[in-house]
Amino acid sequence: MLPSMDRRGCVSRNGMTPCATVGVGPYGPRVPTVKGPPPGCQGRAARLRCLVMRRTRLLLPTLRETPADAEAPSHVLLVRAGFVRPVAAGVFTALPLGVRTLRRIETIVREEMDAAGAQELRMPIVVPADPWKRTGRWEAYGEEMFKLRDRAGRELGLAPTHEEVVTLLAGAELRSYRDLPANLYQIGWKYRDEVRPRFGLLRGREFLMKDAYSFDRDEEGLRRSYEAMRAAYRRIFRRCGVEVREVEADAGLIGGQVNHEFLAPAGVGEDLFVRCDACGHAADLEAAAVGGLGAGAAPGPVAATGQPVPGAAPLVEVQTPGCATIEALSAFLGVPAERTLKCMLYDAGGAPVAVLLPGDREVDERALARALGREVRPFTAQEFEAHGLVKGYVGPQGVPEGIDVLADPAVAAGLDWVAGGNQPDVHATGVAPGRDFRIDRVLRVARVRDGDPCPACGGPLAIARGIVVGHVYQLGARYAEALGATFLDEDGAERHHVMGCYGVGISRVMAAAAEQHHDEAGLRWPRALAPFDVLVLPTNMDDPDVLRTAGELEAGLAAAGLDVLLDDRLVAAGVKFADADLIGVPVQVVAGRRGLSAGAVDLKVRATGERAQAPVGETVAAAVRALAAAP
RNA sequence: CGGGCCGUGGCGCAGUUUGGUUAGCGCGCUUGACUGGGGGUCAAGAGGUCGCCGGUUCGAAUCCGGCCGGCCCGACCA
Repeated sequence: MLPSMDRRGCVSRNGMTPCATVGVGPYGPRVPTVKGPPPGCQGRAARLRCLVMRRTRLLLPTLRETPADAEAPSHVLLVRAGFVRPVAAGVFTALPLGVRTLRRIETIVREEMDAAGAQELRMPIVVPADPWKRTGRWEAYGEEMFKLRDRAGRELGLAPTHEEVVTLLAGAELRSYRDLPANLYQIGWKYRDEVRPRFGLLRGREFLMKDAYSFDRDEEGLRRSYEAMRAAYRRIFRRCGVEVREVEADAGLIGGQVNHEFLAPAGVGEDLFVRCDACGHAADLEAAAVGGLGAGAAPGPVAATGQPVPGAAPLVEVQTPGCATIEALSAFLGVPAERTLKCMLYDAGGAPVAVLLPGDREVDERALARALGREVRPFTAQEFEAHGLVKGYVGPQGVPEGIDVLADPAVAAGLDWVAGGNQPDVHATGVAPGRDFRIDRVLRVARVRDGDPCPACGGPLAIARGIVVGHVYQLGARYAEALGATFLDEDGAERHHVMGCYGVGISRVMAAAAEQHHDEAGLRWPRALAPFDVLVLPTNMDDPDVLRTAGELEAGLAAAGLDVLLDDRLVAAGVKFADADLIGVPVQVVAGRRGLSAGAVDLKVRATGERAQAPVGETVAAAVRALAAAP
C-alpha cells in the first residue's frame, strides 16, 4: 500500500499515532523511503511512551509579520509563534502549542496545590445573582461583571471569582470543626467585562485562573493557611521560571485586610510597584502610598534640598503675578518646588477637605479616597468661590473652619514654607505649621516617586512595572457572615468560617513568561513551560542519511522521556531555523548533511544561543543534558 | 466612558485628499521545476460583498449620515 503524500512530506492522513508513521519520507519518487518505525519506537508499549509530534501534522501557523493589532511583546509573539489566535477583544483561542504550555503551567500549579493539601473542585462559570447580591458584590462589581438573564428572566452572572459559590458549599458541607481546615481550589475560565482589554492575554475578558479558598476555625488557622499558600506560590513561580516579587497590595473588590501580590516584573506590566534593592522591601504603589511609608521616612523640603533647617522665619506676603502653578512660582521666586506648599481641595463624599503637600508632590487620589473611606473629586471652580478661596493661590493659613486640613508628614515636619496668599497674585513665605495654620490630620497620600527612601531601611526606592500573576488574601469571616456559612466548633458553638482566597492567573503566567523570556528572534521558553522539550530539525530533506538520523533521534529522544517536535516540512532550512527560534523550544537538535559527514549533529540551546556538536550516538544524552542545564 | 487612530484576499499594506468602468503590491497558499545549514530561485495559478446599512451621483473602496468591530493613551482593574 502506498501511503498518501503531499508536498509538505505528510506521510499518512490517517496514521494519527505519530510513531505509527514511517521515517520522514517519502517526499517524491526521488527520495528513498525509510522503512519501519524508528528504532526504539517499536511495539505498543514503546509507542505509548513516545511523546513525538510531526510539524506537518501540527496546527502551528507561524507568522512572518507582526500582527497590526498587537503591541505588547507577549501578544505579538504568542500570535506570531502560533500559540493563540484572537477571537474578539480580549478573547482568544489557544492553539495546540498554547494548550501545551498552559497545561504545563496547570500541572505545576496542581502539583503544588495538591502537595499543600488542597483539593480540586469544578465550579460553574454561570452563577446565580442572589448570593452576589447578599454579599453586595453584584453592585460592587458593577459593569465589570458579565450579567445575563435566562429565558425565565432569572439573573445570572459569569463568575470572575468564586467566593460566593464556594462559601455556600462550605456552609452546607463543612459543618464541623473536624472538617477544618480545608482548602478547595479549581482551575477554569474566568470572565470580566473589562473596560479596556489590552496587551493580549495580559488583560483579557476571559482568562484561565486557578482560584483556591481556605476555610479555618479562627484567625490563627487562617494565618497558617495563608502562609502555606504563600509558600506554595513561591514554589510555583520558581518552577515556572517566572521571576516574581512579592508585594504588599491593595485588596480591591475582593476585600479583606492582609494581602500580597506576586508581581512578575515586565516592561508592559500594568501594575506599578515600589521596590528597595537594598533590603528587598516591595509594595504595590497604592499600598505604599497609604501605609507603606512611615512619617519619618517622608522627605521634607529640608532633606530634599540638603540644606539645614532654617529658623522660624516670619510670614511675609510677596507679590507673585501670574504664578498660579508651582512651576511658575518656583521659577519666579527662585525657590525649589519642594519648598513650596501645595494646597489641594477636594470634595470627599460631600465634606470638603484640604490636602497639603510639598509642591513637587502629587496627590494619589485613590490612596486619599481609601484613607478617608469616601469618594473624592477635586473642587470645582464654584466650590473654590463658595469657600472664598482663589485657585492657584490657596494657602493653608486661609483655609476656613469646616474644611478638614490633611497634611503630608513632610509638611508637618517642615518650616518656612512658601504658600499661597489667598488673594490673586500673592504668595506668602515663612509659613509655618502650627503657628500659621492648623493640621487636623497627618496623612501620607503623596504619590511615591523613584528614589524616595525605603520605609524599612532608608535606601532608595525604585518604581517598577509588573504583571500580577498571583494574589493571596486573608478575607476573614465577611463572606461567611454575609451568606450564613457556619460550622459547629469543638465547644458546641456555631461559628463563621474564616476564609482566605488565593489566585494564580494561568494564562497570565504564560504571557508573563513570554514577556520575561524573549529576544528579537522570538520566544525563549523556560524549560518547564515550553510546549516541547526538543525540536529535531533536519536540514537536507533530500538526503536519506539525514532523514534516517532525524527519525532515529526523534525516537531516541522520546524514549528518553522528552517531548519531541520534528520539523519534517519540505522547506528550506532557513525557514525551519527561523521558526525554531520563533516558537522558542529550549533545545534544537540539527541533523544535516554537513554535520553527518563527520558523524555529528548540532545542538543549540535557545535561551543562551550556545551551540555544540555531538556524535550521532551521543546526541540523545547530550540533548538531555542540555535541557537539564537550560534555564 | 473621554481623547486619538484604523477596518481593502489568510497576514502586512497601497489606493480614499482630487469619485470613472479590469482594485494593486509584498508575504502566505496551490501546481510544477530547480534548490535545500539561517525566511532561496523561476514559472503558472487560486483567492476580495473594499466592516455593515442607508444616502448623494450617470457612476462610490473613494463623498455624506448612522451603526458595528479593532488598536493606542487616559480613567479603571487579576
